[in-house]
Amino acid sequence: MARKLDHLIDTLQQAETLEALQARIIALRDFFEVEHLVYHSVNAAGGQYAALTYSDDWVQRYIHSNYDRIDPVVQGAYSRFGFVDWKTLDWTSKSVRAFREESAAAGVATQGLTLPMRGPTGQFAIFTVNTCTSDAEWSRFADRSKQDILLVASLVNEKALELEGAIEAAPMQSLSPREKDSLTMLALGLNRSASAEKLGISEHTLRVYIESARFKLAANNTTHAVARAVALGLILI
Amino acid sequence: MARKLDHLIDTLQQAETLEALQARIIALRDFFEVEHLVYHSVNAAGGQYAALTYSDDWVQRYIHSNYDRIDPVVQGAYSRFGFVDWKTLDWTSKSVRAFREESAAAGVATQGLTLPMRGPTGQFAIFTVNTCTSDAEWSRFADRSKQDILLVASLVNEKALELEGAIEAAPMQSLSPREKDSLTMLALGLNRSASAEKLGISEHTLRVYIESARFKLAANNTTHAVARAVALGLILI
DNA sequence: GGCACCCTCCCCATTTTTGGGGAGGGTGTT
DNA sequence: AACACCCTCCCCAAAAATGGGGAGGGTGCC
Repeated sequence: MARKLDHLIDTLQQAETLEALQARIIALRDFFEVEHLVYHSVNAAGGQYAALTYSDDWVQRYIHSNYDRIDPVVQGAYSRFGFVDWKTLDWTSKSVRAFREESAAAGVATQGLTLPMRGPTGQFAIFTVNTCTSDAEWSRFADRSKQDILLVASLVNEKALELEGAIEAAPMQSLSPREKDSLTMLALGLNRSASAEKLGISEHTLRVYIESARFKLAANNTTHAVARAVALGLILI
Repeated sequence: MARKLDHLIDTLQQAETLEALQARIIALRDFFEVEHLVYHSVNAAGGQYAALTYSDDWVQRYIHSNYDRIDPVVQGAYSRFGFVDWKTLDWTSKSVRAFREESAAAGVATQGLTLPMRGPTGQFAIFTVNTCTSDAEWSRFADRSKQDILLVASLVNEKALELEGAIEAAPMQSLSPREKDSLTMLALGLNRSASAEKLGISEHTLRVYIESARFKLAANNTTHAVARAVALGLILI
């Protein structure tokens, strides 16, 4: 068993194309003996990549209908640390129930475990294991497999980012300390005069920082700049 | 060997206090047979927690001098995916060389492997293994131990966040769809009139959404509301 | 020593945002 | 059916942000 996984990991690390990665995902699904395996990554620029075993039809409908906006798995994984068991998510609202029914009809099973992963500049990915066993069996499976899933998910993420060239492409517009300070004050809800006072500089000076930060972040206005800085993890609030 | 690690992981998961976590870090350092092990976490509120084996003196000096601003390990880990070998970092600049000399004097070894980990709302943590072996030996160690380090780092991070209460602290106000839409448009850099046009509603109506979102988020102004919504993961940009 | 980048300060007119009010119809839950 | 919440529209005056300009001193890197 452990041998088999090691071998799969080896072949995973040797993948040279995104297509090959897709094939590895299928092999891994078979190894874990589950219904579906999903890797889905969104980078800072909004580009997406997925390697998964759902039907093409469902994927198309999902994208087309912007289901990521209501999918509790995505919402939950996005706002949590570590593994998310689908059981712990809120499936009660009407639109979510409709979504779940539609996904079930498309072959998505009921038991799921999703691991969120994050990179610099807002890169975000999830790795999901999906199956249809009983609660008791699922619980045993989850306990037993979390370590393996963590390992596999990390390797898939690393490989996908490598193949996407995302690792090299980390120019990371860096803001100067004062620019960060200024955006942070604004992000905390202070207006310009209060921010300037708190930083001990004139409001005019503050504006220079905001302007240069706005320029670096290619933002249209202050709110845009703050939103980007927060999303990119450049400032913490 | 594997047995020993499993046992350490068990005791790690049973830790009930941050002090106990510190003790586990020391035990793990001994297990890995390295000089130092460092876990350092910064949460969204700017609060910090560390469990590490560096000398108190060095930690104090590090904090007091804001060395995180020049430490290439922190900077490198912050802007990369996955493991960072200290060899691959840039140690050439003047201030960095001075920093490295000072750290070496404080007992920090030369070989290092650092794993960045990220959570929602900008939470960021690093887990570092530090030792002083030869390049060849270090390379073997790194290859052999990466999987274990990944596992341990994830568990330490999870435990630290649990003990800090960061996981519970997800009160997560819910915004109505239109409120989210409105904030999203603003976060994307559109002004009110453009946002309203894009959403197909009047600017007045848009304002109502922004106001109610602002109220729900306890935000002082629009920028604050957008920053909070992004940081809380309520809107994706 | 020169270059790049950061920090700090200032002005003006125009555009945008904000605060706080009111009002009607729709939908989902209990 | 009642209640809560959501969606939509509108007015006005005051406050804040924006666009784009210029200028000097400091620090670190090649």
